[in-house]
Amino acid sequence: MTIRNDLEGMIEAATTAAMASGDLPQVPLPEIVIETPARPEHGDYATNLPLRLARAARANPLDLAKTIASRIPVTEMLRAAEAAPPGFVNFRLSEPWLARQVDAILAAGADFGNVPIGNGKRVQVEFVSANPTGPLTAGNGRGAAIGSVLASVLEAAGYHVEREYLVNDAGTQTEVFGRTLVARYQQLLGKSVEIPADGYPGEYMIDIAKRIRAESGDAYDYATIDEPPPAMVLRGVEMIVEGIRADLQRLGVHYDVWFRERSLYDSADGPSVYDTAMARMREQGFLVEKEGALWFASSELGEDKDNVVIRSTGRPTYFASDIAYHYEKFHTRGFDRVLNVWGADHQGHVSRLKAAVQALGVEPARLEILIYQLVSFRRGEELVRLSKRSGNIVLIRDIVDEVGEDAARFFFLSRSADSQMEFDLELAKRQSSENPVYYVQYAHARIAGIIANAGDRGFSSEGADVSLLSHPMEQDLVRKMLQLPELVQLMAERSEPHHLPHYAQELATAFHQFYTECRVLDDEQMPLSKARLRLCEAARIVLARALTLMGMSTPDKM
RNA sequence: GCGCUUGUAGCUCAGUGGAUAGAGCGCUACCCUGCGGAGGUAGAGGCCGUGGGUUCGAGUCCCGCCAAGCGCGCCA
Repeated sequence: MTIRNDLEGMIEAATTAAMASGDLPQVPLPEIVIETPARPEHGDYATNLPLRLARAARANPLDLAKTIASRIPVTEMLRAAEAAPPGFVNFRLSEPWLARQVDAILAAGADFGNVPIGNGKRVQVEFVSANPTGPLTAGNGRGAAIGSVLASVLEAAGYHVEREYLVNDAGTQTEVFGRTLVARYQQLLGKSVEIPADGYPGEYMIDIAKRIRAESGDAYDYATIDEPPPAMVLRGVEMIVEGIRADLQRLGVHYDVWFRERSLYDSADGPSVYDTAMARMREQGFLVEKEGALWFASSELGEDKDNVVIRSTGRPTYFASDIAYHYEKFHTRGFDRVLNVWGADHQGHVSRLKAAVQALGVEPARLEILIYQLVSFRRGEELVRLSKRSGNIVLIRDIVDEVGEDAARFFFLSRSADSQMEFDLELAKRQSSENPVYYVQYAHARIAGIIANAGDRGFSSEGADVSLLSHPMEQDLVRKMLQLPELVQLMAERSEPHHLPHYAQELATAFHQFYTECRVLDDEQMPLSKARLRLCEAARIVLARALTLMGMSTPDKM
């Protein structure tokens, strides 16, 4: 239960009671919005409910505010509720209560920040899912950071989360990959075979060919570009996937499931998922034949056009795979909620997939597709092109090498998914020692240092009386710490992980300010030292939680 | 041409329809005879792209325009 939720309940109770007693006109209750005022004199929280009620109630908003405020009880938590012009009710938290929350945070420990809004519902977060035709580019890093943190946030919000990577090992790109692989392989054998015009020119393909040659001897010497041996192609894909997995691991990203697109077509144990999904679409009358191809009649569901699912060649499109894949997610595995994190280049695919899911009998709201805008990279003035086909690509491992995994994650995370971001590699490298990530981690190291120092000097928080924590800096630090659960809720509800880095910075600032103003270890003031030491312990827990949610390390020394 | 997203300080970006628009970097001036100075304090710097509209109230919502990124039936 967050403070906001408590206040919301109190406001609603006060308002409805006032209406019942005739102190307020009986009008429909608008949504109760609780904001955090920008100015301290406006309290810790505020609601604009009186302003929202004024029109319907045909009353002066300030009068409404006074009526509501007078019915808000003072509690252990709440020191005062005050009406303020033009029609706010401002809430002030009780200082003793704030101080006591230090013990509450310590009791919660690593669970502090959790909110029980997910009710154990099963949500799948699918992210990155880049084609296994080459190493991950720097641009994939944004999806990796957003997806993995969103997954952590949803877990903290009480969902049962599964992280998934879709390995596209069945489509056209895989075929092109296979032909390129055979070409490189034959080149190793001294044959003058050109890689296909639409193939993958990167040097890594030569390495893959070499490794296959090394582990398979001459088994594939017969291979031709026209008919790449399936086992060889699969092995090549496997090697690429291993590389992708390693790159993601270096970024601190882990998955529960690596799902093979190919498995959708597996009919060894009865009808394939693909066949089942297509049959379902057909039964519902959403598949129509025209121009020699099979189309999903998405225009019947409000889309501006139909989409091909089976080409005139008889091969299914990627869209068909995706339909089958989402049938599998919802019907076979039964996720309550599915969250796909996609780059903006897939934007055009969003609404037709939602339509397809609807055609499969799934409420479209259960599928959320989070689009993040693409990242452009430059080195100083020079723009860097990002394409697996271009020679001049930046890989995610290059980024990690240059700025470190923590800084890379923090940087990718701190922009909202909607905003295009520009990543200047030179700048990132040059400023790395002054990157906000170090500011935040330094705060954690500083706390750890104090706590270690306390142990060495015989200080202990044992038997601390946290009610001594009445200094404004102490109180502000606690206030900031208490925002984490609310932030987790907000991020889970809106799928906006980018608030976390900003929060972490604010929390670090609150600690640094406290540290500057308040000496923790003081032989002359033992009781206060104990209380402040305990405050440090709580601050460490909250800062560590914020860092951990972001997938960053929590250094004790730097 | 159509669709999605974006335009806020010199730069990179936050900002739940509310009260005097914020942070980091950069710039200027300060603060260590005390626990980690990778820190703290203060300051300069804004017609929130632009023109209308809705509203008691708009950086935030709606419409037009300008600009940028991405996409636009059998690539993924």
